[in-house]
Amino acid sequence: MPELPEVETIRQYLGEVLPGRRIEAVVHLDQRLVKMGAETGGGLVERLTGMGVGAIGRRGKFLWLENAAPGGGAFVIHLGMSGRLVLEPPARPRRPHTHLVLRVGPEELRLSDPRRFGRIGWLPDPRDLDRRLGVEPLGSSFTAAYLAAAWSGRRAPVKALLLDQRVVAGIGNIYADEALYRARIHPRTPAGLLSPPRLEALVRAVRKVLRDGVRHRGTSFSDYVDALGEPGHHLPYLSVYGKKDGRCRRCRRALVREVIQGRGSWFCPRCQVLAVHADARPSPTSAERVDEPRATV
DNA sequence: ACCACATCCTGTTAGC
DNA sequence: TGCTAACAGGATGTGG
Repeated sequence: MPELPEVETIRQYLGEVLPGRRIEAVVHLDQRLVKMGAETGGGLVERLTGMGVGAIGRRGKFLWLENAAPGGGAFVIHLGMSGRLVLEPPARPRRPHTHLVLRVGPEELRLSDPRRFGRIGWLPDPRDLDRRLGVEPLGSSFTAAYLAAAWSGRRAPVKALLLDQRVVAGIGNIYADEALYRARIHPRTPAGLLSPPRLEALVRAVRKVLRDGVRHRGTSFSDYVDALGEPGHHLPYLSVYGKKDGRCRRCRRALVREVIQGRGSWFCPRCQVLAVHADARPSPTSAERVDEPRATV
């Protein structure tokens, strides 16, 4: 599933090669993928045809090609969970479920998405996305204090709120589980009960796993490839996500998977504790509920 | 406001 | 072995 590191990897490559080119033709467009902006009923082809490509932007998991013309708007793409955006020669066979093909210079920019959870559209100003997206987790606004304020009084599991793009934009299921493992926080912990030190650990963990993901050009768990069609290299670095029959690399306990608010959640039931604030601790008798994890092994 | 769950969709996997 | 049913999840919408 393309999350921030995967989308950023795609952005970086497209940003190297696309600016200055022109969209010469919309070779193919499946209107069903147009779910954003005013052109859901039609008109995107006219917007795109002849567009000079400016900067390539990203916000959370959204990616866009800016129109180089002044005040020209932007073509926005979200890859959903099975979307691929690849720049390749026109002669190369198209993958099944290719819903968009743009001729840009000698190549085609192709979007394929079997599950069609992805979405595309035209936005007059990509900053409109700010209205529905929270802070960038790799930006300076993502702090423990910010999370404390955003999650104050919230009883929902921290796992669920990490996925809420209106608070923090770009974290998906894989990196959420990896960050919670790294911060030693049980995914069911009510978000509003996390102590400041735990929030600080979580912020650092989120930054770490996302940075590593970007450094490794993304995690290719199922569908993801970059804009060159190459898989990312981060999969071997995952600690918990998708580790069927896996063991915690810290304490050797068997990892577990539970469904939390409809999402599969992988974690170590020993290292990841219900890390609540000291004054919210239920009782000293429940050994699992301590503010800091016990020493392992 | 908040929380949990249904919805979309199809390739893959689990189970009979 | 071969079929069918359940599962996976990002964002959004609905109902409590």
